[in-house]
Amino acid sequence: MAKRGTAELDLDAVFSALAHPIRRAIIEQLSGGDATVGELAEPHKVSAPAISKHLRVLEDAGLLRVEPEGRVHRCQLDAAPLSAAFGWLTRYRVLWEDRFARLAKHLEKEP
Amino acid sequence: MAKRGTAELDLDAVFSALAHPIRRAIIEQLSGGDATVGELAEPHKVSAPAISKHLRVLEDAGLLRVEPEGRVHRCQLDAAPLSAAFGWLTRYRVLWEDRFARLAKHLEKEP
DNA sequence: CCATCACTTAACCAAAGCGTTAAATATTCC
DNA sequence: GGAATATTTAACGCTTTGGTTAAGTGATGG
Repeated sequence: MAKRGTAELDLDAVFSALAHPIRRAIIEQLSGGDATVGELAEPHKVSAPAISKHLRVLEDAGLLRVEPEGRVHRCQLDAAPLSAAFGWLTRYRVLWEDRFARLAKHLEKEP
Repeated sequence: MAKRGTAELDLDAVFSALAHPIRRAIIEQLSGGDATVGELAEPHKVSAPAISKHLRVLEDAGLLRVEPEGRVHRCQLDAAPLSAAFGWLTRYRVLWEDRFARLAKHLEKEP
């Protein structure tokens, strides 16, 4: 069985990885297929080391795998950790979607 | 229409609000109904000001509304901003769920 | 009135986040 | 070998985050 606490840490890492627009853009780009670090850097007007750090954050969150291929590093998205974030949000989906949620909230106040 | 860029900022704020376990726990607790600041603080072993700051982060992300009621402050979850995060993740859902995604990735490499 | 309760604000600190430039590393090409 | 390319690491600076304690504010109750 999964060790207790691991999921928590995953969520911390995944949600904070998603909290930066450049990293979301990188995920977006990689969802269209693998890319090199240079290709991932090109759309953004920050330095190469900055991109390198963003990639490291994504890697640490388990969202990215990097494999050197000659002098290029090929990056592959691993979307699996996103499912943890998605799963967490799903628990509360009813709160913004379901009209019954609003009814429940209403009833709370008038028991 | 919505101003360009607003959604981006929302996502930044929402995802980083979700990146801390105490804030996720607060959302979880509030999903069961409104609570006072004290009630929200009780399960956690940090100081009151620390909780106050977490609440501010949630408020800034639009996830929380606070209304003074006598000497207590009643907190109400507003889950709506979560839908933005959910929506973003949904775009990539196929990447971890659908077996066709793996097929597509495979085909990419052998055109 | 005054003490207590519920919170927030202020001031501070250590650590992390995000960017930079300069230097190091590794690979390819001539 | 040596220049050029692709990328990372190192070192720095600035801002934000997440926590603390101490002080401030405002409502409640004796």
